[in-house]
Amino acid sequence: MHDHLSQTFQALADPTRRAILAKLSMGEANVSDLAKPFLKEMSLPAITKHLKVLENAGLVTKTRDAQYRPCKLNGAPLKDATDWIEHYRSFWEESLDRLGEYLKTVTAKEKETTKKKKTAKGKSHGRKK
Amino acid sequence: MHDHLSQTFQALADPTRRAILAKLSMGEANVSDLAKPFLKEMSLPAITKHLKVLENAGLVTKTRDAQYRPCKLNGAPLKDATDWIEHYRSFWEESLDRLGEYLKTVTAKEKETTKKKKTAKGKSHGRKK
DNA sequence: CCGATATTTAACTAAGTGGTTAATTAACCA
DNA sequence: TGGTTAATTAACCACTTAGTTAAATATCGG
Repeated sequence: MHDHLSQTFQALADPTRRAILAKLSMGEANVSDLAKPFLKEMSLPAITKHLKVLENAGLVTKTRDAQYRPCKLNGAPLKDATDWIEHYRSFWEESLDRLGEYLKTVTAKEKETTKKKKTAKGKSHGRKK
Repeated sequence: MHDHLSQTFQALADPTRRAILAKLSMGEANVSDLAKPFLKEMSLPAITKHLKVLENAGLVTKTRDAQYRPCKLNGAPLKDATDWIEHYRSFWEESLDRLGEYLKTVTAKEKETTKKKKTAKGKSHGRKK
């Protein structure tokens, strides 16, 4: 929890916070501007807290302009996050790696069964929640 | 927290879980193999729980082999995660602070309307700096 | 100064997380 | 069969998170 990467992923693990970042990617915005799309679902202090999480993760920088707090997105921490994930790219690209042969066999079988009949359901991996 | 992307980021927001994925990237391993590096720091049930989080996020698949539970890494959810982050790449490339203002004007050419929004808001009360 | 706007802080709650120890299930092997 | 190994489940605990409402702080504008 203390390490930088965990903090970044933790900050991203919430749809409201990701939506705030999305909004900030279109330009600077102050708190109430950012809050507006969410005020039907949650209160302003809730947004303040989300912003604090993003700020602590270094993803957002808040400045001062009169009563306003213009926020801007800082993408730097995202670089470390994406660098970490990138290390695993071969595991979603089906390329041959140490597990390549095994994985390829499994996925090939799965594709074959899906292909068999158009009526097959498809996306489920048989995992339960 | 129900959405897939949040679940993925949440699963990645822990150094133990990321270490488990790192180990799994080197090949299949059963639970006690995965637990071994951590048994000085935490108990086996703790690892079981971490694995459950990874499993629920779809990042790990557990199979059965006698008493053993061989686990394998499934990278598919990482694709969505990295796709989301990739959308923000421009925010960490060229992110030198001193050039920030200049770059902002460069990016502003395609978001002119967004930039006006903030000014318009302030103008409604004749706000000045 | 007063009143409005913007934002934060405080205090509280419900639920989630990450860990524990002890007990349980399940499969192997001699 | 009984003992050992592998892993999970149960019950519990401390801490964090995500939200609330209400009050406080700060700045502007007349």
